[in-house]
Amino acid sequence: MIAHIIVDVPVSRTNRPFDYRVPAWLSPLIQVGSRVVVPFGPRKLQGYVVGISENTEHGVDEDRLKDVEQVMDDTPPLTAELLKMSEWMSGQYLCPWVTAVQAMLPAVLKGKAQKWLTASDQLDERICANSGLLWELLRKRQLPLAEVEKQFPDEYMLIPGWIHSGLITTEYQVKDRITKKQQSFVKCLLSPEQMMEVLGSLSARADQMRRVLELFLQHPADSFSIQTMRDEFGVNRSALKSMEAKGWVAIEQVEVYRDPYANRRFVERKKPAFTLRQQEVLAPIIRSIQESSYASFLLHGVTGSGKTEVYLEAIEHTLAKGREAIFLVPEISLTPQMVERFKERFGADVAVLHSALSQGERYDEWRKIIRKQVKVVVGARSAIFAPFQNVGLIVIDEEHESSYKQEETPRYHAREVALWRAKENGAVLLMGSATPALETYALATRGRYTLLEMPDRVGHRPMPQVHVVDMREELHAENRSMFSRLLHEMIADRLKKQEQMVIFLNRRGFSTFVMCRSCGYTLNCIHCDISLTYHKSNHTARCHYCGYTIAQPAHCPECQSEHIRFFGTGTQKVEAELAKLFPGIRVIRMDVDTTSRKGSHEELLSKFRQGQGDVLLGTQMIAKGLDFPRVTLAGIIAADTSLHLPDFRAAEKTFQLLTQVGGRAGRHELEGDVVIQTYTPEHYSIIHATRHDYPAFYQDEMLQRRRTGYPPYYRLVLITFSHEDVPVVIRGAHVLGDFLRQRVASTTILLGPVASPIARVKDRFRFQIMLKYRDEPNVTELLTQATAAFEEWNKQQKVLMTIDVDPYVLL
DNA sequence: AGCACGCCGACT
DNA sequence: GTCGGCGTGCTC
Repeated sequence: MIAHIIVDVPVSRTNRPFDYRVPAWLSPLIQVGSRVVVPFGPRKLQGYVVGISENTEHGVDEDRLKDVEQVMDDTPPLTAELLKMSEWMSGQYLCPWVTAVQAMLPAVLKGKAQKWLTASDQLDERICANSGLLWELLRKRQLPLAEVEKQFPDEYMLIPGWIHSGLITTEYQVKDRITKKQQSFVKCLLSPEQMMEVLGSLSARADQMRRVLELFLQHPADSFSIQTMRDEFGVNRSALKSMEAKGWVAIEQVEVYRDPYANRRFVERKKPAFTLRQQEVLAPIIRSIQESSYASFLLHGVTGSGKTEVYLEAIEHTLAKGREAIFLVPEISLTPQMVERFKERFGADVAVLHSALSQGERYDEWRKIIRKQVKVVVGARSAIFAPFQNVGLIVIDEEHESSYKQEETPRYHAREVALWRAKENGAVLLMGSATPALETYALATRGRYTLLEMPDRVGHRPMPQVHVVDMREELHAENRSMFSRLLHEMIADRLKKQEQMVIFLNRRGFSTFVMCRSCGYTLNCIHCDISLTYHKSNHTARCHYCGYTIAQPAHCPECQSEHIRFFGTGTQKVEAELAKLFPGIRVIRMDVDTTSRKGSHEELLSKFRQGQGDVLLGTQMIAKGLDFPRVTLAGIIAADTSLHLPDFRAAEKTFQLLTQVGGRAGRHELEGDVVIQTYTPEHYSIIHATRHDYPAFYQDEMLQRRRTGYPPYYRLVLITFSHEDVPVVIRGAHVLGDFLRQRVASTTILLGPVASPIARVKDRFRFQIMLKYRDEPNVTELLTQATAAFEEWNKQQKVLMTIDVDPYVLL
């Protein structure tokens, strides 16, 4: 039996399966998709079985093959579908196959190979007497090399000699980081008759023991955790221990799932009646679910139109059909509110995967999925890899969100992976947004997705009234405050009426850089070509790319002036201004500083919900998904800071942001107002946002994209090169650029090589090539060839190259 | 990627 | 003569 295995060496040279013999004792355990340990050259590595057959397939005689050393799990963590999907991703996103596989598995399964030192039999107390390292080794038998290096740095160079003389040996071990949570459970060993007997003979003082026995008399077959015994029956551990000693009960360790929601009670909520519009959009979705064949929908519904109810109903129909559902949400909106809604509706059938979980908790949720103990997964981007076997529905909420794009290898887009998975499984793909991505809407208008519209809010609640304030006029009217007169007035009004407000600070593209007011000198990173950002908490200036940090200088390093300040409006500054203008105002501020602690995000929101604050003040993180009945005003400070970024999606992102924030106001009985403060009120993204007119924005923006040659008219591939030496990186970029230029279609545009917008990061110079194409059917094939040619040249160099297919970040 | 092997310069 | 620098090549 021969296993074809990809190993954990994510470089193109080793990006292919290697053949291994399967020893007889492992053959019952090994399967396609198994995680294994194999010898690879002089080391030992983790690998994944991608095929099993009777013969070798990769050019080596069978008798020269090495043996698979270990199979790591009793059930393979990769299903056949995931394996196929990872192979597709590797081609689509030009990443090593094993990297795609790793992206699908919880972090604890990514085993790292470690070198260990082992004591041989020759080692004795006499030899070890004057070496701390050998003494330690004699005691423990084995030590990881990395630890030895730290603990005994001065003996480190003696190791090769000891190995040579046979005192110690080295060995590789692959260890994953799996930890399973254990809990003690108590069960009764006595028959009911025996219990009665014991109860009768029990001392009058043995109160706790009596309670335990009475409990077991009522539930003879059950077992109870030690916690339950303590918390609910007032029986402490020592009483149970002595009962164990008498042989009445047994205490055993049972593996339990970490459940972050264990202490919460979820009340089932009644389904609201559907509006006519909801019924209309649901009809074709449900029909497709019933047919169990591939279909895709774009649900374009304004904020407050009741999209979530449509999703939940679709999921319910999928479960009724005996199939499973994946629900994707943007990282930022995986709020407790959202989770609650799912737990209320689907109870224990839901697994939740979000970034706040510890690695262990994440692994436990993942195991519930692979063991078929849940039917629904709610999660951010990577939840698209949930190891279900029979996916019937994939929902992508806020489909336009950029967090669905992974910004490191594999640089996949969850929407694209979802589309593949839906087609593969004959499943329904349902994408929803109030402001769909241009690419998605364009495909929907061309019939690739069925377009479903929900133009009205539930209950015919009006869209909020949107007011645009031209901040230039405010300045002319001598108002230098960050609040316009209108916003000021409305805040005062809401305070009087005791209604709540959301104030949103647009921080996109608004960095807090440090500049000297006297000579214009800005603080820059010495390793990267970008300015340092100011951090108030510890009074430092820090580089976002490499972490280089200096203390905020008191004097300008150039001209010695004292007038060196940080620029940019922070939430703290807005909070201070609010306090000054409206004495006694209660502000709940949400930003990185106030939400860094685990659970603090949730805490702040629930405080606001309970009315302990008048204003919820924050950045991006308060823009989405929040639904508070008493909020009747949304204020947007500096709406257009995100408009002037060197990003072809700047207008789109601004429109989305304004629409989303505007959607926070007046969602319930009370009507809402939105105030947008801007210096460019004439910009089409702002005009259309005030009128809630997505189609008009779409038309205008499509004209721009056509004019400038950007998606959806052109598709992009960004190839970035980096190296310490400018001439080397330029040569590398040209090797690849020339290869492509000779082969691309005449309609394809090749830009570069040019220096990247951020030309240096971590002391490496960066150059890039941008490929813009419309009719290039074999782009991935072409890029694969180009990569091979580049690798051939790169053998002598060490130029790093990354390929980003359909990039979001162009820096 | 890691690691071994191998071929040249500066030391005991 | 050997120790160790890092270029080159391979991993079933």
